[in-house]
Amino acid sequence: MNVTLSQLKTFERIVRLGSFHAAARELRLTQPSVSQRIRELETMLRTRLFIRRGPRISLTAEGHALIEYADRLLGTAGEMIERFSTRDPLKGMLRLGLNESFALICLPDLLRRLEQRYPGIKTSVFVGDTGIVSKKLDDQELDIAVVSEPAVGPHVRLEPIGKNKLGWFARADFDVARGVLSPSDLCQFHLIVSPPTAQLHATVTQWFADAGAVPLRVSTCNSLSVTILTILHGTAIGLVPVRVMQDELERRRVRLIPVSPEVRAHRVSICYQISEFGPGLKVLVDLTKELVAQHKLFV
DNA sequence: AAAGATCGGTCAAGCGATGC
DNA sequence: GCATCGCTTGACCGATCTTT
Repeated sequence: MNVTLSQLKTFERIVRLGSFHAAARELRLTQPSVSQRIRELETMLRTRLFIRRGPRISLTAEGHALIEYADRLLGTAGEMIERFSTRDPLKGMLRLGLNESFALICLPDLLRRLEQRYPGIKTSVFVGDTGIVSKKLDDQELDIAVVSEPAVGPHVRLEPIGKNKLGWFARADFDVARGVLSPSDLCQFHLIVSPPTAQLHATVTQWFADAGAVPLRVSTCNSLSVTILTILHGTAIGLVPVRVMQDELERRRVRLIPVSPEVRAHRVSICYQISEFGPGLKVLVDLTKELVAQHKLFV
């Protein structure tokens, strides 16, 4: 036997209303049924939940402890029911998948605005590259995602929101007298790029291949923040989204290396499960677009 | 008198065995 | 693999008992 939600609901009603009879009336049961549910709960938990003094009852210490668990579990159950009855992810745990550019620039603002509009909303944020976020979308492990050029099934809708411009960056003391660099020129330096699961990796590999160039030393890093740190330390030259480096450029801590040909920009889309699209998700899609425009994240 | 506990009965869901 | 049958178990009820 397991503890059931109906037992916890009964327990919670007795605590709130103060008697077995009142709980029975509200739950549309008979008093013996209520007594039986509590007896089963006490048997399973191997404890007494109420002190019975004739017609008066009071909670034991264990009963006080259980009411907190009961409230949490019943709250979660209620949330789950609302989430699935309304098909609205904003009524439960919202599962967000984001590329790092969006996460670094817009996420705090997005969470703040969601909190204002939906107080108490819970979010699970996954930050990752195209390959990983695409798979999670495909496996229905995410409700909505902002991702570059995803490969997803027909159950996921894509709404293009702009292009993520990419640039090669080096520490500020990099010798600018070199002028515009070709892929072959860049091959001489230690380079740092995203790992193979990322769209950026495929793009940079193609960029070198088109020029018939083979880089001598390429490191990969799945974290954009750490890649930026590596560039700031002068350890390597990195290919990262230009918008993400804007602050460092303005503070003259990094230098954008002019290259020819330019690295192809990535098309970024908002993606979501079609089955879950409704008013709630539409608000989120609009809000995401608004933030992207406001922060001039993509061109 | 009021409220919780116990008893014995009914009903429906679950589960294993069996047949197709 | 699926449908059917019969047994078991759990959920519930009304009547009644016990306690304060």
